[in-house]
Amino acid sequence: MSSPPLVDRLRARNWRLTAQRRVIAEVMEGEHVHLSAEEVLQRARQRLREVSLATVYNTLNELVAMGEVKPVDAGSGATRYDPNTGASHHHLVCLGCNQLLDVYLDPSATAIELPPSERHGFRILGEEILFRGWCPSCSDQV
Amino acid sequence: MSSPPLVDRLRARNWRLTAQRRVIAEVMEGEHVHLSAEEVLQRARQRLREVSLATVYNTLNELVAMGEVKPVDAGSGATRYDPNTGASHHHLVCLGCNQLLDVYLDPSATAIELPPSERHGFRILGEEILFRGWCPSCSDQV
DNA sequence: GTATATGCAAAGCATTTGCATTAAA
DNA sequence: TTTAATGCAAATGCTTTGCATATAC
Repeated sequence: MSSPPLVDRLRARNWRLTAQRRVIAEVMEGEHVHLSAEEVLQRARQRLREVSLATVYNTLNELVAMGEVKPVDAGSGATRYDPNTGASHHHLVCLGCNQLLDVYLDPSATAIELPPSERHGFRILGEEILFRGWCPSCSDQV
Repeated sequence: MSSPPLVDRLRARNWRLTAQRRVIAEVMEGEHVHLSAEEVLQRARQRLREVSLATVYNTLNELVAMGEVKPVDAGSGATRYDPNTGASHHHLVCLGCNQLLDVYLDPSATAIELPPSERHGFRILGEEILFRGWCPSCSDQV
């Protein structure tokens, strides 16, 4: 059910494990993590002072290439990185404060397959659903 | 069924109609238009030499604010702008060449409502579905 | 005539890159 | 020892902004 920690999976891939990569991977551990590169940097620095933003980007890009992390682009601003690649889920974003939450749809209801007539000859690899709305506290302020 | 041309709808809103805004609106007329700001500029300039990129951005942002155009962020690079706000549809993007196509799902199958238990107290305004895959010609090249 | 749009050039962010230095294996 | 990662600073790409000028109404 639950997979081994990210750091262990990375070690198993023979990924060259530097101190920087280790702390970044530790920051990216978890189920509801949706951090921007800048936020990853801040948290990584709490564990290890010598981490640079360039290394955060390099590392996140590699994790994305490996399929260990998924970039989430909800418009407005910076890409956020989601380490939850196992369980199929989607996202809910607040139009006010931009916060990003995971949402889980009933897989039976989520038969969101593109009918062949709408595939335009593409080899479909996946789909992303983004719900937009106002979170409770932003709703109040409007 | 089909709404009046964009330019007419804008006039009806008492939108100050400059030459630049008119040509930009003309470029944004249509059902399967997914242009970036830069592309809008190029096409607008074919009709009117004195249009600047700043004006294109200003105008597109206003059209978005009015709800006449929807920004589509498919990752990698520039936002594209979609004037098809009437018919509910979704998007298919090629991982290779980045081309963006409209796809129409059967509305009955598209009962993609977020169950209350997954709404986190949000007032949901809408949802976007993005399918990713390889288009025929990019498939061949891999 | 007055409020508002335009265009330019500069500024702002997010992200990438080149290259000398450093560290993992 | 060799190969690859780091960090800095500069460069890039997209988008926004300030302000003087021009224009729709």
